[in-house]
Amino acid sequence: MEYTVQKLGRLAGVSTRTLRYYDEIGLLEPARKNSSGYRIYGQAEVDKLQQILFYRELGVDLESIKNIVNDPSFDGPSALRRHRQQLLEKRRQLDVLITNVENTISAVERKSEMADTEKFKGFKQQLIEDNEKHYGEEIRAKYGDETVDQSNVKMLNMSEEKYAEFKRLEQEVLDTLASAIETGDPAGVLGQKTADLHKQWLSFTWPTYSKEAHAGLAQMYVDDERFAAYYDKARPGAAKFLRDAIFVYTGMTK
Amino acid sequence: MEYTVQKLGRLAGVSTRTLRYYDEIGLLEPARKNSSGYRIYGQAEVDKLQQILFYRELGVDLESIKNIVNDPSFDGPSALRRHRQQLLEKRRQLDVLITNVENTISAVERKSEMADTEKFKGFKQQLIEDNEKHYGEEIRAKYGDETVDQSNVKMLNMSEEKYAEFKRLEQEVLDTLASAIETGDPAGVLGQKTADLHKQWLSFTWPTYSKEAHAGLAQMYVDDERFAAYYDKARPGAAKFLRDAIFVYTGMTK
DNA sequence: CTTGACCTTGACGCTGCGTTAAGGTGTAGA
DNA sequence: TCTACACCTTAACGCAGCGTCAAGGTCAAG
Repeated sequence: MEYTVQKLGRLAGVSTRTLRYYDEIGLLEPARKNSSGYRIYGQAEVDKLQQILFYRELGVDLESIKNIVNDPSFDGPSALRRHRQQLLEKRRQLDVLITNVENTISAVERKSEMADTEKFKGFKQQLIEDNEKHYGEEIRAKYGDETVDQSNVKMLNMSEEKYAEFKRLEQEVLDTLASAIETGDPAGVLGQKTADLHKQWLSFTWPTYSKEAHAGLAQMYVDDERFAAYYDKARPGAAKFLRDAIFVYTGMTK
Repeated sequence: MEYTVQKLGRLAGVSTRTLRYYDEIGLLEPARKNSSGYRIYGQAEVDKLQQILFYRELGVDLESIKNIVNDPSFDGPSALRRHRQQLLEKRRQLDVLITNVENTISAVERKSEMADTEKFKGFKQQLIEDNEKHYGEEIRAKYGDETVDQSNVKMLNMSEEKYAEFKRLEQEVLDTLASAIETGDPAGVLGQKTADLHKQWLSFTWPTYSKEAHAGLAQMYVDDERFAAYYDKARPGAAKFLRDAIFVYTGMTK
C-alpha cells in the first residue's frame, strides 16, 4: 500500500504540513518521489510515523525522537527516564508558580478591598488575621490548608452587605443558643433552630458544606478550650449544648 | 536619577536586549531619548519595570502584563485568576504526560508492548464504569461531583505500577480485616492496622483525605447494602467491624 | 477540455528574547 | 586633540513546531 501526504496524514491524524516538516528536518522521509515530485510513503514509513507520534505524545522533542527511531542502538528507555526527570522538574517549577500566583491573588484582593471602605476592610482583615492566629494551625491541621485558604478568600470576597448579614447571623446564633439552653433540650425546636442558623453562618465562609465536617467542627468546639471559651462566656456549657444540637441536626451518631 | 539601558539593566537584572525589546513592543518605553537617540529611563520607568518583572516571574505573558501595568482600570486580580486556571490546566496535562511516560518505561522494561498497555487501559476504564454504575449516584450525592470526578481522573492517570500497588493494598485490607475480626476487637492492633491500610488505599483515589470523610464512608459501608455485601461476603459483620475500627482510628465519636 | 481536488516549494508568523553585525557616541588618559 | 575603549543604535537571524496563506503544477472524473 502506498500513500501520498494527505492519505498518510488522514491515516495517522496529522496535517500535511507536519509531514512535509518532518521530511524537511529529516525525521521522516518518504520512500520515494514520483515523476512529478509527489511524496510517496510505504508501509515502513507508516510504522515509523506511529513510533514518532507515540514519542511525540509523551512530549519528547523531535530532535530526540529522531535519535530514538533512527538509531536502533540508541537507548530508548534511558532517554525516556531523562525525559521523565525533565517533566518532573517542569512540574516542580509550575507548582512554585501556582503557589506564588495564589499568594499574590489573595494579597492583591486584600489591597483592593482596602480601597473600598476603610473600617470595613479593617474589620474583615482583622478577623482573618485573628482567626489565623488563634485557630489557624488547629483548623489547618484538621481540614487542610486548602479549605482554610478558600475560607479566607471567601471571606475577603464577601460584599459589605453580606458581611453585615454574616455578623448579624453570628449574633443570632448566640441569641438563639441562649434561649435554647434555657429549654435544656438540644433536640428541641430552639436547639435545632440554633444548629440550622449555625449551618447558615458556616456557609458564608466554608467552600462546601458537609454534615461530617459540621459535626466535626461541633466536637472541636468542645475539645478546644479556645472555641469553648468563646461560646461558654455567654453561658457555661454552651459549647457542649451546641455540639449536641448539631449532632442531632446532622444525624451523626453520638 | 536617570539611567541608560545598561544601567537600568544592571539595576533590575535584565539584559539590554530585553529592555530594547520591551520598548519595541510598547511594554516599557523610555522617558525620553537624548540627542543621539540613547534611551533614557527615569524613576517612573524603574518602578514600572519592577512591576513588569514581578508579573513575569509569575509566568504571565508580556501581552497580558502590558494590559495590567498600562491600564489602571484593568482587572489585575481577575487576570491573575485566569492565569492561575491556565497554570492548573498545564499541570494537569503535565501529570498525564508523566503518567504515560512512567507507564511506557515500565512497559518497555517488562518487554510488553502496546497490546498490554491497551488492555490495561481498557481494564481501568472498565473499573471506573463499574464504579459509576454501582455506586456513582450514591457517592456523588454524598461527596459531590467534583470529588468523584477527581477520583476517576486520579484512577485513570495511575501508572500501571501504582495500579498494581493499589490492587495489592485492596487485598491486604481484606486479609488484615479477616485476621482482625478473629480478635474481635476493632480498637486492637490488627483492627487499627486495617483502618490505616484502608486510609492508604483510599489515598490512591481520593483527591484529599479527611477524617470526617473517612468516617462518613465507613458508616456508609454499613448503611448501604451494596457496600456491606462487598465486605460481608468474606465474613458476616465485616462491614460493621471495619466501620468501628475506622471510627476509633479517626477518633470520631461513635 | 474543464473542473476541482490534490500536490509542490517558499515564506511569514508566533514567544521572548540571545546573539552577531555594522556602525555611531561619550569620555578618559596621553 | 587624538585615541582607545566602553557603550549606544538599528537590523536581522535563530530557537520549536508547525499553521496558514500564496502561487503554481498534476491527476482523475465527467
